[in-house]
Amino acid sequence: MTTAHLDATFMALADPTRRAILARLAQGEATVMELVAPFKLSQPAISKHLKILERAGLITRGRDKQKRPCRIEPQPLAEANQWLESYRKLWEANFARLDDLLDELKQQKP
Amino acid sequence: MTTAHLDATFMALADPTRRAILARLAQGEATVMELVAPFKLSQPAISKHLKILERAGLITRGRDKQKRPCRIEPQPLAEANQWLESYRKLWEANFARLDDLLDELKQQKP
DNA sequence: AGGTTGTATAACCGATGGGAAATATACGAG
DNA sequence: CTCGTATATTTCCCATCGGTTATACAACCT
Repeated sequence: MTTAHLDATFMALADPTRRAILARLAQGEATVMELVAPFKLSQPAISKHLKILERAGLITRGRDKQKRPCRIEPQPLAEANQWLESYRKLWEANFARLDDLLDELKQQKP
Repeated sequence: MTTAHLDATFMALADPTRRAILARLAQGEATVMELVAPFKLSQPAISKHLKILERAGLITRGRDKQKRPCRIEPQPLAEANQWLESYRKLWEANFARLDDLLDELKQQKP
């Protein structure tokens, strides 16, 4: 995964409206108007969010008559998840080492 | 984890410089100047990034004489990870169901 | 063809991000 | 006290975000 790709993915996730859209899409495809409904936002506002999600590859859009149904694309999420996971493990390993060190120090001077 | 907290965390992760800083800090504490060194950026630029990371709770800073060593705080990362993970699982479950459906359809009409 | 619904685009606005440069502050060394 | 180092803060710039309203485009239905 390129750095730019991670940029776009995390940036797309950094907005509550977009995370809510993703949560909604987790239950299945939805049209733009169906996504507009639950929010107090205008349709263009939602379309903008969808474009950002699309740019990050988090969703793709089909064509059904004049509707453009959105669906989730799980791969970029998996990649972001992988990045987070690997660093989390690394950090936790570091903290474990730190804990070990502290334990050692405590034992040396009780 | 509050929505605002997730906002700040993902926003902080959406910049390659900040991710690089986190990667550097994964190897242990570092001062501001040590973090400035590997980049072509000015010191104030790095200080800004550190402030954003601090705001998201991803790092904390100590005090050692006139230095302000930065260290990683793993908890918010774990929380972001948890959010991603849960949605990823949900989406993958959805895709699995879709796959099952497709398999079923294939078997019906071979 | 004309009207309606679904979606996208444009133009605009205020807030914020990411950067540079300059300056201020805080601390330690001599 | 002064100098140098480490860091923070201020000021300024430009680009982008997130929202609005108004408008255009596209596809369906009479």
